[in-house]
Amino acid sequence: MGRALRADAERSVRAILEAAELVLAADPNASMEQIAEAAGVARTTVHRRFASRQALIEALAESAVRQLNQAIEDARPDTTPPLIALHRVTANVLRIKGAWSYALGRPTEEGGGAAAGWDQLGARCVELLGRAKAEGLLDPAADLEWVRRVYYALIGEALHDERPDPDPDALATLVVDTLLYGAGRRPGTV
Amino acid sequence: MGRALRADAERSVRAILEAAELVLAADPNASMEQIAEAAGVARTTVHRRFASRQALIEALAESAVRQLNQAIEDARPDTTPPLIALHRVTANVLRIKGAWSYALGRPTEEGGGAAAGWDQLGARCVELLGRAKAEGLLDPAADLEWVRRVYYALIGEALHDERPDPDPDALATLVVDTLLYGAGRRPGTV
DNA sequence: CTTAATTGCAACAGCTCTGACTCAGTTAAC
DNA sequence: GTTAACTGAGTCAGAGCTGTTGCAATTAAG
Repeated sequence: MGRALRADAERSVRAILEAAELVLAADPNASMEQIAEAAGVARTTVHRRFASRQALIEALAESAVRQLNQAIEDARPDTTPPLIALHRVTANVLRIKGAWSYALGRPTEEGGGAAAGWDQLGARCVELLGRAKAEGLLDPAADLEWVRRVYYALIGEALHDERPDPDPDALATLVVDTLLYGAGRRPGTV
Repeated sequence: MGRALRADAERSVRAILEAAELVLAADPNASMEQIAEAAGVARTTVHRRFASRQALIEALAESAVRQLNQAIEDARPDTTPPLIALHRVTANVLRIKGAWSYALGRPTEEGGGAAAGWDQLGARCVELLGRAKAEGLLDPAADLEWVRRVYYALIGEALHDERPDPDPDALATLVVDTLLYGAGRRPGTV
């Protein structure tokens, strides 16, 4: 890293990242020009801050993954009963992932900082699931890696939900509920 | 449609479609040149058979959706108990979707023939799920649209599975099992 | 065998994007 | 208030992709 950016430059960077998310989510092949325009910035400025298109996208991914990890940390999943933790984490993740769906929906580059963030995230997730299994919340025979991927997929699906009632907590409940019990007839039902 | 193609021309079309799936799955921005090369054909031939890049992609999607519908029809889901039908359909769909993951993983154009295929497919799926619900396999309170999307998502996840044992039937069982019961402790368990 | 379709090759025009550079004007920082 | 960073605008060269055309050679179809 070079020295710290001046305040206005930092504002530009943030604006560009947010604009990139917005524009690229609508069209993954959008040009730097379109991104610059959406950011309210000249195209040259984008190139000044990000060496290349790829660099911009990687920075975008890294920023988003950092926020995602932060959102999970905020839920303090390690000091809470698994079921509660699952709900909280899910709600937080839904919030972040809704805002950065493009950045978080891309396969990340091998060596980048984003990849490390994903690894950390995956580890935390599996740890939480492991605790859930240990406390009898999950089937003792469950394959945690599979459960984790199903969990991710459910979150992704929940984001595409288009109900009139976009209550994040309700969505989180739906996700966790589906993850735990599926769509089959519930134990308590006649 | 114009008149029927000559035999060699038809072979070309098929080769191009298969090559397009292969190449575009690896890189959605691959050029027509790369597709032509993979198909063992000159670039001009590709343009002769498909007016534009977009036309090629739409044709690809339509072809894949047609195959997918065929695969479902082969499972005769309407004349079989829902649970069996679910397994069979899942296994068939996994087979097709594995071979055409790019073509089937794209948002389809509004008016195209692929869109109609998707609608038909969705309708069949909901019908099958409805029968499953009626026979007590699903929670009576289940939102079939949500279940359908979860089902799609699970199939997509199962395709990314990288176990040493890629037995399609086992994968289908995993999908259906997860859809019905989730990852939580099973009713029969202590 | 005769005909018409099909193909490969080569070349061309047109377009869009990228990334770099300069320079004058603006703005934060100290 | 002085300085250094930052920005917008304009320009430029280079590259890649698309879609088209003409022509000669090959190949399926009747």
